[in-house]
Amino acid sequence: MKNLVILTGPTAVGKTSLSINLAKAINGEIISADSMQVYKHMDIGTAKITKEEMAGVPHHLIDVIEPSEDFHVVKFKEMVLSAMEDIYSRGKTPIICGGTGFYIQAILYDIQFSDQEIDQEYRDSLEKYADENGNEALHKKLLEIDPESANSIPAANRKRVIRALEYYHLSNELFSVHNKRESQRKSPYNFAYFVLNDDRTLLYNRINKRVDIMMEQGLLEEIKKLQAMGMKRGMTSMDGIGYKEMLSYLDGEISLDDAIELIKKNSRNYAKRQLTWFRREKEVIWLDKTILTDESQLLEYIFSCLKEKGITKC
RNA sequence: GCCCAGAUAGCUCAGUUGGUAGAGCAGAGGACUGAAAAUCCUCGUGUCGUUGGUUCGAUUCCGACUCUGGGCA
Repeated sequence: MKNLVILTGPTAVGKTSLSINLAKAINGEIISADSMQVYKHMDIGTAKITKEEMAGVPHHLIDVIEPSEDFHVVKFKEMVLSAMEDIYSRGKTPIICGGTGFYIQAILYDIQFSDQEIDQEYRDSLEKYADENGNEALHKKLLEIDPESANSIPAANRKRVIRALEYYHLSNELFSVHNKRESQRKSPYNFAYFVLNDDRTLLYNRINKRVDIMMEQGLLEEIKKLQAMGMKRGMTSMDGIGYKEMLSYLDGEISLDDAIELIKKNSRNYAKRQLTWFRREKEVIWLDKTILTDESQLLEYIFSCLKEKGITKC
């Protein structure tokens, strides 16, 4: 089995600097698992690592597509698998670092997604149907086809109701059957899954402060530039925290101060959702910054865990 | 110094014709398998400013005090 190291945690917890020191120590290369840092021209709002901060450690999956392009787990998985092959061929260890738990899971358990492309036309038709007849009516359609999925997805969650219907439409297999099968997969890797965490209040303070720093660094200018390039609300990339709120300000819907407060709040809420995700993941090793207070302690503990898993320094 | 208005959940406030209270926001917990920084679900006990009085019973009525706004000097 091939070795795989994962380093994640909520936004602004301090993953980046730890990942660099870890990569240097174990001769690793970093693969970003971040649904927003894949986009070019979105640097400030995504708190993207700079060339200098990389300190010579190779990074993958950062700045790989244009903000106008669509991106999703399947593309992510393809790109990561080829990056990993490349890293292994050079005798190095991949370190997956980033906050998108869903993406990490797709790699770690090698989740199989169907071969079909997205059927945008079908999605649009379901969207229209729900607009005209209500979420309940759409949910009823799913209930008739796949009651198990319907019972686990609330009618209000239109996005996931549509996906469940689309999955059946494209593959002729029930979404619930697919999900059940994929959730039982065992990881093909010899892995160590670290989640960095900190005291909630300290984390929230850091998030708030980081948003202020983003403003000083010119977040607004970055968004104006993107707007001039033709980016607008509704695009997956422009749905990112920091971007959607600023676009709302530029459209005159809210004041600048309100936009900044909203970015802070949405970031805090996001961090909480990330933690919920990681808590549910099995075989996670928590790195508690309230106990392991400095980076050398964190690294020492990480090394001892890696040794136990047979992932040794090169 | 005097007059007026407030003082209730972390914040902004509502309310109780006297039987110890509830909204929004913030916050907390959860779900998630091709939009995931997305999308969705659930959750409200707090010396009702302090202290006397009236009362079977006061956060609610009356008095004093403290604090905060505003006004007059």
